[in-house]
Amino acid sequence: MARAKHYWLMKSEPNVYSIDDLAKEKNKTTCWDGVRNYQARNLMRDEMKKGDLVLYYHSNAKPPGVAGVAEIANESYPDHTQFDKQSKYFDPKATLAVPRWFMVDIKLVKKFKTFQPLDDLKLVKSLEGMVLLQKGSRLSVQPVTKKQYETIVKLGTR
DNA sequence: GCCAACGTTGGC
DNA sequence: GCCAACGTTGGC
Repeated sequence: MARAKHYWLMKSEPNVYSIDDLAKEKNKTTCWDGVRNYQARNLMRDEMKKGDLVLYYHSNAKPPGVAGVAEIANESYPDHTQFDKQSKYFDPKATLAVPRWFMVDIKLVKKFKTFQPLDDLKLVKSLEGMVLLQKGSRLSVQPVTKKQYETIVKLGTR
C-alpha cells in the first residue's frame, strides 16, 4: 500500500530563484541543489517521496511568505554541485563514491492566486506551532502537517 | 545593514 | 567531547 502523502515547506530566495523561475523551467521542474544543512538533507534524502506536496516559500523577500505549491517529482540523488570546484556549493570532503549532499527534483503545481505573507500566517490560529513560525527556526526544508498545508493552500487559492 | 539564533569547525 | 570562534540564515 502506498504511504500517505507527506507535506513540506521549502525556502528559496526569490532574487536567486523564485517561483516564477520554476514556472519557466522545462516541465516546470528543477533540481533543488545547494542545500548544505544536515537536517534539511536528511529530510530530502530519507523522507521525501515522489508525489509529496511542498509549500514554496520566498525567504529574504519583501515580504517573505508562501508563493505557491510544488510536488516532489524525483526522489533524492546526489547533488552534483558538491563535486564542482567552480560551484560555491563545492565540498572537498564529498566523493562520488560517498556523496555527502543530496537533492530532490520539484515540479510546480500552482502559483498562489494570493501570496501568503509571513505576517498574515502568524495571525492564523490553526497554524500555531508550525515550524516556520517558531522563533529561531531557519531550516530551509521543513515538515508541515496536512492541516497546516491545507490551511495555507486554502488561503492562497481563494 | 543589523543582529539574534543557530550550526559548524577545530584546538585542546 | 567541550566550547570559543566563526559562519549563515533570514526577519526586520
